Amino acid sequence: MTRQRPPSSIAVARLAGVSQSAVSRTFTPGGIVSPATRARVLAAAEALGYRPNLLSRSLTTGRSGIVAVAVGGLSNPFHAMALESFASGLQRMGRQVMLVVVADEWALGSAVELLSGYQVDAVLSSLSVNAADVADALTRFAVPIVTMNSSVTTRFVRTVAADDHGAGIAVAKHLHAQGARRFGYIAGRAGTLAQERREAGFRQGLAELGITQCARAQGDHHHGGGCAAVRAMYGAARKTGSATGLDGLFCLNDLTAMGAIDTLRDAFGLRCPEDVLVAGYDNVAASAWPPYRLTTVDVGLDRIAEQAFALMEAAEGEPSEVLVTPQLVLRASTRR
Amino acid sequence: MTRQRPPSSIAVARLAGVSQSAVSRTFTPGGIVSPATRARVLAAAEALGYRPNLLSRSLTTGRSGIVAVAVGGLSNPFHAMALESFASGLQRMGRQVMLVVVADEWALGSAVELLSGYQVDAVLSSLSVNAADVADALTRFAVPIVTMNSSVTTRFVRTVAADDHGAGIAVAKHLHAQGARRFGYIAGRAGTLAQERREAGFRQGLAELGITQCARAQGDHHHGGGCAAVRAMYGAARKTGSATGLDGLFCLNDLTAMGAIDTLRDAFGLRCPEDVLVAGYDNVAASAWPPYRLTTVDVGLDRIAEQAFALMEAAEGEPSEVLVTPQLVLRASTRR
DNA sequence: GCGAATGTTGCATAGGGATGCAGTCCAGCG
DNA sequence: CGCTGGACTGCATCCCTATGCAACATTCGC
Repeated sequence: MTRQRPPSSIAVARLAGVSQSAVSRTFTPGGIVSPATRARVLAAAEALGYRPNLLSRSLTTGRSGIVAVAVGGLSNPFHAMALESFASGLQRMGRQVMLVVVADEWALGSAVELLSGYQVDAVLSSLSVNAADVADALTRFAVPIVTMNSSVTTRFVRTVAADDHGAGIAVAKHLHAQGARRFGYIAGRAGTLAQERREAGFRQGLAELGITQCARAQGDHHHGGGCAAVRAMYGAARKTGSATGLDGLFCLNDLTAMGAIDTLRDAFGLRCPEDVLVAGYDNVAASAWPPYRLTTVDVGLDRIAEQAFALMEAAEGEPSEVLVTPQLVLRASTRR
Repeated sequence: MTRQRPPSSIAVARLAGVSQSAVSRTFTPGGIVSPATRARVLAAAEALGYRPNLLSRSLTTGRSGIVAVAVGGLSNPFHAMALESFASGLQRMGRQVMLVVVADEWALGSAVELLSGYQVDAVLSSLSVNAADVADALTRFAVPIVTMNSSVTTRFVRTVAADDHGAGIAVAKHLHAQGARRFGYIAGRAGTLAQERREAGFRQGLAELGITQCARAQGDHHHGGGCAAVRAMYGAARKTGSATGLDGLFCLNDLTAMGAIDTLRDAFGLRCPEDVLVAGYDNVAASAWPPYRLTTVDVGLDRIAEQAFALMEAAEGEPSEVLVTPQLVLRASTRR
């Protein structure tokens, strides 16, 4: 029941009346063959529909040309964008992309275990690695793993991080400059480091402005989480009769911010930016749409991808961490 | 400079004091080994960090376990969702996913050429194949290719199609039932068959209601295209002084519909659904958000994925086309 | 015209693993 | 106790391509 095997270099050689090595050489970049032989081989290959078996090739060369990309759920357009950046960049470099959808950094471990069986040359992950034992486990596979925003790195586990902390500070100052005075942060799942850094930066920025109060609620990285968080934050305030609610909201990401804006309007009659300033993070396509015009932070995925490519090809000695500076994108959601 | 090679089955065999075949059999599902030998092999493998080289394995078995997925740009969340459905399903089946981002069906041809070198077991494509010569070219690679909504199929080019035509009819009748009387369709790029079928269905549905007029403008499959199309449609009407504009709009997809709704409101002061009923297609996550609450069509990606998996494993004799019935999702954008 | 340098070619083998076949060992049975 | 069958095991090959090396042909230089 084994599928019909495609023609091999031997078949081509036989048809062209040359040796198998001649066939191999005509298809190996830099291989030395006379023009006459090359022509005969190519003709025979064409006739048989021959294509070199790349798996076999990588068996001898030791490099598969395959790079694995691990992402954490494509329903979040940010991950989709990250994947697209990685994939199109790698394709341009002539490498193949093996995709793995992964739940968390532990799942990343077992995914890499499997992938290492496919001899992938490197792994790019939009998830971060923050547990030391995970990093250790990953290091054993001896394949370069480039992650985003990891707090732990090793010889093989490298990371390209956006300056989330700095971006958080910038957002705080911007919201304050636009007139916000009572602040809140909508967080993501505990343990997702990038957004924890955003919060820390945000709070530090506020502190530098002499503000120590900052409300907090937890979302889920999606639109619905923003809705629920706003309900929790503002619903409580309403019950206690506190008239003036929060007027400056920073959300761990754009989806959350859009949920927040929608719920502020529909459930509390609060308009953005008139009543509350809202900022997000990621610069997802929808954040520019009219109902939101969301001020947000753009991490520059193409630059990140570039750095990731450099890191995955870096030698073991070189530094395994790169920091990129994200860009504040100002829109109407924070404009008074 | 060739990377340090990982341990081979021979190294494990040496350490365990058994033959290479014993190692192979230990790691081959269904391989016959005594418990004692298996234990010694596993211990040795563990000690060396051995993992079978899956590329080599596929060399002998003739099956790589790799399925290629070709998608056309992940900035459209629909493609991202399709990819996620395919990828997670394949992962569950224990197959690896090789990802290719492709511009159009011709690019699909060269992509498959490359992929066939990697001995992929099948190709799943969210693009459709409508040119006969492309289908022929693809057929030559003798690898099953499952596409979405193709008009041409061959032994190897199969397709799972949603009943776009039927969905178009249903949308027409629904809009009419909700009170719309003057209709318009916002189209996508010419040559993208699925949306052309939606339009045809929509027009047929209108015809069955005795309506032959249907305005038309062209979008670009994204939010901006919906904006531009509405500007074209309503701006022209405004100039000619025609008071009553279109009041029932069907858009090739959700992104377009959301752009349309935004521009109707912001540029023309028309509210949805009070002044214009708008329906989209795809049931993207954002279509459920409060500013839109968009009536749309859900093609049921998980069902499509399932059918695609069946098709990719189908024998040559079996039918190479499957039709799934999409579902109308009613929301406030068409509710009077 | 002859030796040498140059350019090609094929042979043989490696790379990691799967598997048909023949042989080994032991338990169970008569 | 001898024999048969079953359970394993190892040997030898094969899968397909890349490549070092030796053999060969050709042309160049003197």
